[in-house]
Amino acid sequence: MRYAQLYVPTRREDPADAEVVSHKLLVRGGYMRMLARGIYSFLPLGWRVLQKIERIIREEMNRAGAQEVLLPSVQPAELWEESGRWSFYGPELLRFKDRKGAAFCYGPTHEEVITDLVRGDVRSYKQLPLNLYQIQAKFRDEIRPRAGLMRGREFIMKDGYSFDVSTEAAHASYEQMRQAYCRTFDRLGLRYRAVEADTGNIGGSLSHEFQVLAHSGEDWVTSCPSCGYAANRELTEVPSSGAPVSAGAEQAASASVETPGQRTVEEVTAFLKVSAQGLVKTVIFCDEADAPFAVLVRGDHEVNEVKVKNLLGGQAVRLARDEEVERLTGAPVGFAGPVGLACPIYADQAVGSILGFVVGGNAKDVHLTGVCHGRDFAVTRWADLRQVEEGDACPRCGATLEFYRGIEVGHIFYLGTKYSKALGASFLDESGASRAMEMGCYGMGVTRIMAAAIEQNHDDDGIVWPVPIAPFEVSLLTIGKVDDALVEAGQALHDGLVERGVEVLWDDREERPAVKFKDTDLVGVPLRLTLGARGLKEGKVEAKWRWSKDVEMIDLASAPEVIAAMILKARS
RNA sequence: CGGGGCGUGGCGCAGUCUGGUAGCGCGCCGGUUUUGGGUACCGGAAGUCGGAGGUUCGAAUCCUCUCGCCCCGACCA
Repeated sequence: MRYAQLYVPTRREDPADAEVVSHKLLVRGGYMRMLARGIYSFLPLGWRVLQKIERIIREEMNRAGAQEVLLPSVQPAELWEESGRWSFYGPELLRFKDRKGAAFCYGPTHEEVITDLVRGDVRSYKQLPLNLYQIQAKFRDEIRPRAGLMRGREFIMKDGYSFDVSTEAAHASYEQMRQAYCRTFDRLGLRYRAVEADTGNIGGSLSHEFQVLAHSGEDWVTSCPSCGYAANRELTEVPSSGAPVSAGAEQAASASVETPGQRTVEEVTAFLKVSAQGLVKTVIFCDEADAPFAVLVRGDHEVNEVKVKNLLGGQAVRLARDEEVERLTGAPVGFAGPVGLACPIYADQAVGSILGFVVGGNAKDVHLTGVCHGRDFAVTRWADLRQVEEGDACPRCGATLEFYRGIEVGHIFYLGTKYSKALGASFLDESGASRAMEMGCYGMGVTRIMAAAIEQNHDDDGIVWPVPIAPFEVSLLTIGKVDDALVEAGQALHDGLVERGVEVLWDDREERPAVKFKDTDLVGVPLRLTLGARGLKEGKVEAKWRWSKDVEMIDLASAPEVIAAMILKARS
């Protein structure tokens, strides 16, 4: 491909509306342009990268036994009413009406459509298992799209769904997909972790996220260097600290102390001259029915809301509002405590191993010291409810966990029969009994992968693409005075590489060398070939990898073979 | 939706407080020059100052309304 013929409008300056590096570089490098917030056009370079990502995904999905389909983006409301999600999904679902006034939505995900498809044609256990996927633009009217492709409203996603006869078979399908995902991200050339994850809104009970490691990631993941345990931070278990100790007769009775204006853990511990480990935080939440309850964690720990939610059977929980706290405790926020509190009290296990601690007094400017659980108040349930912290041990093997920032590029779920039951997707088993299909669903964000790859692979000069997803593998710069000899040599090298299946972008423009160097660095092509008058005289072409400082001089005569071999090696 | 910021040639910005003939850099077009890290010079094209309404002799600038974009919080591939 000749650069002069390619539509690559690069820019010198960062776009004013971009904050994150992938957004800036995708715009500057001529990969994409914004049409509306969270909605982007992909230019030739961007589309090439996306197609490369898609090809790898397709190959791995097909290899794992999944079959590609294409489902409609526009979906009738009735189907969503059947699953119960028409009212549940909220304003994120883009809804509209056709000319007859019938309600439709633009698909944010396709559980309904795929289940509807399968229920119509699959009747027998002999037709299962079935694993179908598609790659397509989704639309989610996000509250706050941001960071370019990292959270767009329209985005390209690979979504897949499996249908099985039993839980065991569904788990096998799930495992197959988990492995296919690992192979996919390996091939994409990304550093990532597959981590245990919360199942969120989609439901189900088994789930992994695939997190590309990058400093700019929004998620925290933990990973054990010793046994391989890895989880989203919000799901990372804290090792059990044993049964709660109980207060003996020697324990001094609790006492009330004046703590005027001291609300936070820092203020109270400093005021009373106790350590944060000697204080217990009482955090008031409300459940789905707006009924309040208290969560107790040690002063130096943080409550993990996901763990609290899961303790209550997965129902939505929220922090109580100030007036709700005041109504329950009879005191302003900052003085809540478990003693005499008329609501369920859930305590983190770490609270069980301390006695004689400080808590709020449920009265303005009052705290209690020397408080003991069991004696001074009853704990409704003990559980692991706190957030893991750096330095915490692996829940499986006890080694110290590592913490990383991650970008979620894939998420797989075991769904069970949630959708098959709601939509009546059933089959007849060997005994002739009708049973609901066991489902799994598997998402992968194609456009987000492109952004995440850049977040992970860039420098001050631009993008540094992993070879498997680079828009071109080689950029050939012919520099110096444009004359017949140079053009001829450039053409020969270009053609020789193309014949050998190498993707070459030949910068044949009449530009100064510096301009070409800047552009190829910005665009991020992995291997740069520089052919100038000097080299031409000596019969050499210079080769340099984008991520390296070293240059190599290659004989022009053998250059096509040598360079094709270099690229072949770099592809895997 | 709440809080903060911003809309001025294609891009990045100044001008707005204190109303008075629309400016700079980059890019673009023509020419000369230069040719290993965005070269230099000359000449040129290009803007209803986001939109609507108002105040005024006069509005990019003041007032009202409105649309769009970015950042911070509740979401997720």
